Amino acid sequence: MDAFFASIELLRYPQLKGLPVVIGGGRRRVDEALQKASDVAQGERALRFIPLDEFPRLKDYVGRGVITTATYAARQFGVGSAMGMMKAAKLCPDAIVLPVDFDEVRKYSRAFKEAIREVAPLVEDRGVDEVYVDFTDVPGGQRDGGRSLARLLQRSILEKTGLTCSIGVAPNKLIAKMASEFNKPNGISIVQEADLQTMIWPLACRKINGIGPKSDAKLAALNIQTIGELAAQEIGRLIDNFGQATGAWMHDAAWGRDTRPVVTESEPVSMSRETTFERDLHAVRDKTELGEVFTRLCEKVAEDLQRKGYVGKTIGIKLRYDNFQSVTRDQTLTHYTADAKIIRQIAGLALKRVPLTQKLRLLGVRVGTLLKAEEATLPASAGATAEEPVPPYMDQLF
DNA sequence: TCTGGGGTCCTACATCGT
DNA sequence: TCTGACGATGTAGGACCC
Repeated sequence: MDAFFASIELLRYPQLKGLPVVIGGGRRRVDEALQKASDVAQGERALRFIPLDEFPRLKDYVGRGVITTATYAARQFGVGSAMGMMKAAKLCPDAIVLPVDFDEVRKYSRAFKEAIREVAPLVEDRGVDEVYVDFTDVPGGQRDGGRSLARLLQRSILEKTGLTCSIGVAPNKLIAKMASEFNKPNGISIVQEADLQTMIWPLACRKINGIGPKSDAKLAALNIQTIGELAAQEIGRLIDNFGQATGAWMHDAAWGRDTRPVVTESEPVSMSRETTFERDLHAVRDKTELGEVFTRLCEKVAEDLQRKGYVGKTIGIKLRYDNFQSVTRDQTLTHYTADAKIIRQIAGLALKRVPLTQKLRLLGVRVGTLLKAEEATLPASAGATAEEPVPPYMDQLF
């Protein structure tokens, strides 16, 4: 074996260890509940000022939202990430609800990744709390099956952030990710090629990164429950049921085959903003409110693009009806833009192509086909406003 | 009282030019 | 001139991930 990869998962908020705490829900809603108890501060920073028992309990939480994360003490009750607040409240009514402070999370995330890069520079970003690391050329990376380097990383992360993490070391990213789940929250797991049958095959197919609830249900219907059972399938049967690419990929995954490299740099493909309303809105009866939200979303996307130095030319909208059905509409321009007014204008046209008789619970705006701003030639009308005459390329749309 | 927000990637299908 | 194959591109939807 010549390469080692590690998947590292951060344990958030270890200072809450032992207490049933969930983090999530609507930021505003938690803050509102918090304001009733104290007007000192908002967000996670409030932890420093406000006693924990003054935060709302799950049973007192009213409204929409899902849980971002939960402490292990809360997970004992069956509460977990992505669970609706209402359902969680039934399982653990006395859990403390804290708001998410994304700025704080990003700060820790950066520190966590910097701590790793100082030791092992080839790092692939997989979100705020996960990375893949290529151990191959790190001095001592192969020692003790990778365990020495993993320990070093854990120590360094703890020193720089006060956070613990779990690490999986394996010959590729696929297995490393699974391995990192073995020994949570602060463990190290080494899985080698020879361990496939004993450590990986007994696991449920769902443990494969890329097999979600839909594929899992479909596999179950084919009487395939474990990764070992998946590996035993004729590849043709998987291709028949899941299509060429997915079928072949599943077969490879079950056999622990994964040749994807650790990718240290990537460009964003799209940027979007979306929001779920406090209550479902009707296109006609709530026209004003909807229009304001829509414009704000466009402005935010434009801000994001400008701040990060990108322009895009595919403008899209997404909406979710009260029955949770979603629809999207896209429109591609001939020129790139990052202008809020133009985005609003094109997104408005896209919105007109969608039936609006049913109530809406979510509205989103997306800009795709991105390009670095300095690489794009902007049209003369780049600064045009919605009130101004239609830009020249608009006549291509209708 | 279900089900966030920000992304990526894949698939299917329509359209268009060659 | 008509027809079909094929690739490129755009669009819509859906699965999945953190």
